[in-house]
Amino acid sequence: MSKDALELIKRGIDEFIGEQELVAKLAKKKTLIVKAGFDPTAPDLHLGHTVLINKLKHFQDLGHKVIFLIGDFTGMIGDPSGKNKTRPTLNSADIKENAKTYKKQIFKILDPKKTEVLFNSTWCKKLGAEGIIKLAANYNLARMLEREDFNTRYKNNQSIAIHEFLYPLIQAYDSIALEADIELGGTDQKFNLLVGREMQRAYGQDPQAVITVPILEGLDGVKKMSKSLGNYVGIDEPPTDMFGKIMSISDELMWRWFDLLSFRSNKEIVALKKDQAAGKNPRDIKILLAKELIERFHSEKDAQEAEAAFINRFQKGILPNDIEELKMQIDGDEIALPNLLKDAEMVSSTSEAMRMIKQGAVKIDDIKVEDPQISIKKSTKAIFQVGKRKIKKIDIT
RNA sequence: GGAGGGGUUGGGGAGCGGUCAAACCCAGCAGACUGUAAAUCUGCCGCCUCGUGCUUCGAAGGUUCGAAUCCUUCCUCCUCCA
Repeated sequence: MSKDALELIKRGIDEFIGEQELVAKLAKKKTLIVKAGFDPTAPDLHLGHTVLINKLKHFQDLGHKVIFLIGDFTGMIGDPSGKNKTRPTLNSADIKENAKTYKKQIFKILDPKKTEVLFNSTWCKKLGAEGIIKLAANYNLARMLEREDFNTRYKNNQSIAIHEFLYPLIQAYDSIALEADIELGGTDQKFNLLVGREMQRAYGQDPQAVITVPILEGLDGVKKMSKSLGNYVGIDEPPTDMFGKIMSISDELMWRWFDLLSFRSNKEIVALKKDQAAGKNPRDIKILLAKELIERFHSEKDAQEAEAAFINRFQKGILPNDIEELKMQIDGDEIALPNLLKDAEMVSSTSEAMRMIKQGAVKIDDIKVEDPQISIKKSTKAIFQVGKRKIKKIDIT
């Protein structure tokens, strides 16, 4: 691996364990097996996932073999972290479906020809009870309790189910089965990745190198990006939604996202920071980030259109021209506005609609509604707005 | 197996017979200000037919003029002892 290559690999990562061994190995072996595991239950990839996937891409570009591993075996067993909600057990049809969705999404970044998508049930099913016991014999409780979350739970007398100890071991077994040379994961995965190293040693293999990548903060700038927290930008989202979401992040978070998500060189990013310090509106720098990401997941044209729509909508205050149109049939001659808004799914209840109107958030054809009791007559066709974001053209018949 | 402590509106957490749709904090939403940024300020934050309306405080019964608050049973979570 050349110096440049090594620098690319190390950019934006959190930790690189076993770097020396890996460099030495490269002298003998040209193609590395690079592995990263994914949960079979969450096929909706968001920008947070792409930090890791981008890193896989780097390896791929350097000619190494990337294995995108779907943890369907563990997925079939159920929830590892005991977070009270039992995850639905996935059947093989679901898993196949999820895998398809994964592929569709990851191939926006990775090269399909150089990527192998595998399922760990392939080898884990063959393991059997005997294999699992044999596997478990190679690790011990004291080491297991070094993991922070196990440790605190143990100290606090909180329950730890035995099978939770099995997950790191099975993940390690994946590395053994694949003879992985390197495994990538988020910083929260560090322990599991390290177990992989030790277990490979126990099975007579060279231990894998481990690279951890930082966890990306979500739209709120504090919590990690996740679907369940709703603070994510999905890579499959429409360009305008992406644009809007990215523009809404704080200036501080913008730089974090530049570091972790942008493909711009460090030099360019430093230059942008200087621009801001020199008085350039951070909004315009944020636009660059939004466009870059939309180009990556959609196209250059989409990025430009999204930008134009954004500027028209929010800088010039022009209503967008692609407003969702809705035809609604009503029974009588008129319908109360709160009911209309609820039926049009612009608010979740008539109570909420009442509140919105009272707070001056509702507009009809750009005119603020003052009276919460008004009714809308049949055969009205108008543009209804609730707040800044929800706009629908409704045709009442 | 025994002893004890909990389950309250998205999360945390008050309330322990009426003044409770239920304090307070967080999250969220809307408005103002802006760069649809952050920060800040204001308001909202169960449902509807918007009224001295209706349904909520793990579930079901009961006591009472009146129950989130008391009693009974059940479900469930946790702690300690074995």
